[in-house]
Amino acid sequence: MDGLKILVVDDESRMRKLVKDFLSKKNFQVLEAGDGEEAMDLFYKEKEIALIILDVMMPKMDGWEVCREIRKNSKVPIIMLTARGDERDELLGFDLGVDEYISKPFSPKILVARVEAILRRTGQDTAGDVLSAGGIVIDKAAHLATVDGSPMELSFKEFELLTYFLENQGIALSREKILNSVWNYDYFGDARTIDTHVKKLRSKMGEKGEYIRTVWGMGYKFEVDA
Amino acid sequence: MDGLKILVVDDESRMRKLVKDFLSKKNFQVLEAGDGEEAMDLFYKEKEIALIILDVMMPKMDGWEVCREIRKNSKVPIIMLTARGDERDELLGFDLGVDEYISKPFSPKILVARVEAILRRTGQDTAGDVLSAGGIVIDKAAHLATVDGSPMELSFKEFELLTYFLENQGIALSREKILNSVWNYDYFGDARTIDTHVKKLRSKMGEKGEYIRTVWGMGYKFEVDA
DNA sequence: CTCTTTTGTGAACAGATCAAAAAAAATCCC
DNA sequence: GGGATTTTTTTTGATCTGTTCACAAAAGAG
Repeated sequence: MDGLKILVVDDESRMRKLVKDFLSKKNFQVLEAGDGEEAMDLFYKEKEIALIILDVMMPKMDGWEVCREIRKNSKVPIIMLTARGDERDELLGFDLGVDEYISKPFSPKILVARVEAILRRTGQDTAGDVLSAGGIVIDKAAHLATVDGSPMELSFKEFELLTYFLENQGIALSREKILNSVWNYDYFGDARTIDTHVKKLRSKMGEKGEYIRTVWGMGYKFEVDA
Repeated sequence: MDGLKILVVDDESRMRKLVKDFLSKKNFQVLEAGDGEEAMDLFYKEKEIALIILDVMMPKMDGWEVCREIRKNSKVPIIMLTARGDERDELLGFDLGVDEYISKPFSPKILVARVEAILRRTGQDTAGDVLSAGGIVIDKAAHLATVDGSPMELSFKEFELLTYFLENQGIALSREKILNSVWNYDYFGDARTIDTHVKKLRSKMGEKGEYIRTVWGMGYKFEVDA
């Protein structure tokens, strides 16, 4: 994730810290608010908040009010933290436009997973997961590569190798460099292994196999017809 | 949702298609009408229409007239699509018995959420959020999963695993990721335990077990036939 | 043109990975 | 506590992949 901003609103600082720690590890930028009013302030002051995590129980302005306020102006995804098993809350919330519920106590991992799922669903972080060049498309998330729309059946290493080529278009790559990047750096084997993988890749890519060019005495280069 | 019928009335076919696409994904059965008269015809011909989405601006019979006509005989929920910020419309509409307004342009997600909210409110919907794909429907609230309408008898973990797959369609999921999400993150055991659960899931899903695909050297991926 | 070096290709081996089944452990329910 | 169900672990066999090797083909050097 590319440092998307997430606003965490909870009156317990311990809870905020817990959530923040886990989200930070995933490279999210976490903003904190201790009550509803503070949350609204932050929300309007900061731009481009990607998601809000909102505790229901708070002094002054509770979670529902904050949600209602925000929904007047924004469609930002909202996750509500509720007390366990309070289904009335959920019914109320869906009308308000809450995207997801997590009941306390929860596992932080679950929280992170939900956050990522929502961001994916709302299409905020899919960007950057797709590479393409000359009719070849690589979807890293799906671990799928296609040529002119039809999927190629690539093995794990083949997929990684092709991805590496796409990420370094137009650059001549020595075998050593490829080994260090696609294989583990402590790999001992023969550099000629690459040749075999290139061979298989080229054949699976059909005509477009030509895009992987041989750089004599050097290695390989991926390049779409100039 | 169990294929509840929704009638979409709008003179722009592009708009109808947009709405239809999103509602279809949620397993609603969508009927289309291009103008008010057609809408009335369909409404009387078809039985058990659960909800009507009505554009205000239409040739021949506009949305208000359609609404007035329908309210003579039926209390079916009606959602009106209005131009942004036209408050007079809303005042007029409430007298006519409009249940909800959505102003154009709107996010399809919001539309779907409102539709579900209204159906829930009017008790036509068994409630809960529902995931579905390729004939497989998961009702989280009811903790029930069905294939082509007939329920599968899943154990708790199997249900959670299938839910996780549905929530991450098209994404290759490593075993580690699955463990962290479906199992507690402090789970120590063998990642192979997933294999066993996948096996059982696949067998209980019958033909559609194929949707859970093996991504060699990686993990699994849920995908409806491309 | 000939020789040397580098790359392409097909086959074969070894090890990794997965599916299926069965056994063991944990959990639930009465 | 005992039996049934669910979950996890283990085992076994089958399949796929990565790697290597040997040789053929191609490229460059002199």
